[in-house]
Amino acid sequence: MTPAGASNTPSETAPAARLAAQDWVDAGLRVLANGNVDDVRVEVLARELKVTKGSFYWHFRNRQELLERILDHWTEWATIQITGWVRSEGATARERLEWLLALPARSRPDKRGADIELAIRSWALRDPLAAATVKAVDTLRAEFFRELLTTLELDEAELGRRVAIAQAYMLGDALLKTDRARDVRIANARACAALLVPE
Amino acid sequence: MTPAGASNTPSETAPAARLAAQDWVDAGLRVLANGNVDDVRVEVLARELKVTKGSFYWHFRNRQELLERILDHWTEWATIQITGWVRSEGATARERLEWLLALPARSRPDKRGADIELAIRSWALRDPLAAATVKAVDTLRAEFFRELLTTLELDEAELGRRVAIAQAYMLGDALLKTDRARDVRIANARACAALLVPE
DNA sequence: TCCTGTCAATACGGTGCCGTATGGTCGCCG
DNA sequence: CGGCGACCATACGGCACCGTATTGACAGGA
Repeated sequence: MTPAGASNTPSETAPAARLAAQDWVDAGLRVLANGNVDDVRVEVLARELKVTKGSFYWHFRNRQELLERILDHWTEWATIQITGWVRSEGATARERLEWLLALPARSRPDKRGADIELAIRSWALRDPLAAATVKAVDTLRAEFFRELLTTLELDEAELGRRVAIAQAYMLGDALLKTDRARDVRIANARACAALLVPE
Repeated sequence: MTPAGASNTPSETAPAARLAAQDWVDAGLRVLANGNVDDVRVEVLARELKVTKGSFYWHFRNRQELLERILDHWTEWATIQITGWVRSEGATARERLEWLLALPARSRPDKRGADIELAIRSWALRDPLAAATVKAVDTLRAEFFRELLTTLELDEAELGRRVAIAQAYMLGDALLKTDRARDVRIANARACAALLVPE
């Protein structure tokens, strides 16, 4: 995934003798996770990476190019990996749905997946490219839910409704800010899966 | 709701001879709805309101004070109004839940309720005050869902789960970017309500 | 060893915004 | 009609950032 010659992994905030473009993307995602797209500024990232922006403008044409790379990277993370992952599990539809709906609750807090997702969705309010990215991701995820639920024998309309409910639940649970404990949220996901695929 | 002496309503982007503090709050919410909190800058709002920032700094101590007023205003909008509203309806729990879950789908597109909600949640990634506001709103909404579902005879754990599912569904549906038609989304809400309060 | 390509530091002009200071205009009330 | 208070305009200093230009450091191959 990293570009050419990435035998080293500079590991976060280390001095990191030499940087690759991916290091700037990662730093951008870190900043994005506790703020918004306006916080990912090249001089800020440069300070965080302990270099100056002279480095940045060697790796990227301008700030916009970094932002586009960030969107690309997130698209990959938000779709391909997850779908391939769960699809490979050999389990019932109910079990796979439970697992999927509980993903936000299970994810390590330091991964910041929900925060990045939130920041990018907010970004999409302004930027057409971000909006297209979010829309593509949502559409792909819906197709995946549909594939997962299609093993049940449901008419088309009912299938569409359950897909929508599952997807909305997953997104809403990821973004909610109540302080439900981790295992409570996992139990909620199980309950939601039970409602959606009964018996 | 508007402060003293609000006999006139300058109505959006009109020249608006004289402004009240609330006009700045409204302008801030408009800008917030197609961007993020970093877009609500006093000189930008001043241009939009066709005045200079000399006006702003008469109504507010600084930008931070405006932001706090925006959060207050949104809190009121996002909780008190809705709860009082639906609570006054005389209908079954199922009907009231249907109505509530369909609110995001029904809302006028020009109201931008979902966009503002998204922008504020993103804002909460950085600002502790915004985070506290969102958390308070989510907690209040959860209590309201609980009150609504408490007419059913469920044990405490199951009640909590259905509250969480309803709330997550509602938030997720509001924020999703698939292009489901309006009436499809309403039907989805009905289906979700049917799953949550059966019979 | 020198040379070339890769990556980074430094310095600069330009822009947009914050907050302050100070003055201007208008309505209203005595 | 004079003055006071509410509301707004203008002008300024300061800061943070973008993007460019130029130079510097350092490695590996010829």
